[in-house]
Amino acid sequence: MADSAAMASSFSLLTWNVNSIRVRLDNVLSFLDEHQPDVACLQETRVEDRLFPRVPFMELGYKVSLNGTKGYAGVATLTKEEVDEVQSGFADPPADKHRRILAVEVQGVTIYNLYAPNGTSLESENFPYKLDWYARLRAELDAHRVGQDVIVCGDFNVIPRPEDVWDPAAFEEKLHCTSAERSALTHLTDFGLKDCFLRHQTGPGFFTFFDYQHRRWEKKEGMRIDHIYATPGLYGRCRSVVHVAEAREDEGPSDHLPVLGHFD
DNA sequence: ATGGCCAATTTTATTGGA
Repeated sequence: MADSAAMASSFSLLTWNVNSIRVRLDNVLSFLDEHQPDVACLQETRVEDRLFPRVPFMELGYKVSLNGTKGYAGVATLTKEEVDEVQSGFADPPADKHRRILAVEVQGVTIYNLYAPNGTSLESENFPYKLDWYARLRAELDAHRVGQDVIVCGDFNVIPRPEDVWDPAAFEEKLHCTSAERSALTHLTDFGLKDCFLRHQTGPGFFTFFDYQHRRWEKKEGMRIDHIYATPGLYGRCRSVVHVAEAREDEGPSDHLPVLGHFD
């Protein structure tokens, strides 16, 4: 990505729920140093912007864009190239009550970094908030992003298909798998976004999240909730999406795997 | 008892994650 047309040539993009950037700093830095993604979208940074450890990322050659707050949620987007436009939160009022969205434009591509609401439980007030959050995001794309090259990536907190969780029967109509959540995700992606992972692998057993509890990693009992979606032109250029399992073997890992996409 | 979580803040409990 050396010239102004760089995004027209190959690039790589990472999305990773790091579960605290301060605790995970060494893990993330070593990953970036090894893989050198052109764009890195991090979620659950869990720190206010003024305390974000910018310097070590700048030393690796990244521009740092932030939308974080104290204690929970928060997203950060690191780019090798200069960012032309930054949008924190939804484009239009009212502002989101959490820090879950950061959109940047790099080399003519609009990249949404998302940390979708979990929903907490089907009975929680956070559940309709989650559904509404998805609807607002679709409305925003309709209002502001028609005709653009768009990547929407991050922690979606929705399991798209039954085979994207280790025990489909047990998760039927449970949180992350309800018809309402899947409809919300489908409505969002019906904007014209395709799941880049499914371009390469449609079988069962590929997961991005493994709970710290119940030895889920050791038992390979996970769920696929971290995604890279792209508009058709970019989707057609996607040559691989990999869930980088090695990251879970490092000391003090996140409960999410890094998801690394390469585009020609 | 054949299984045990993790991180941040409100910190020696509580909250939220998924």
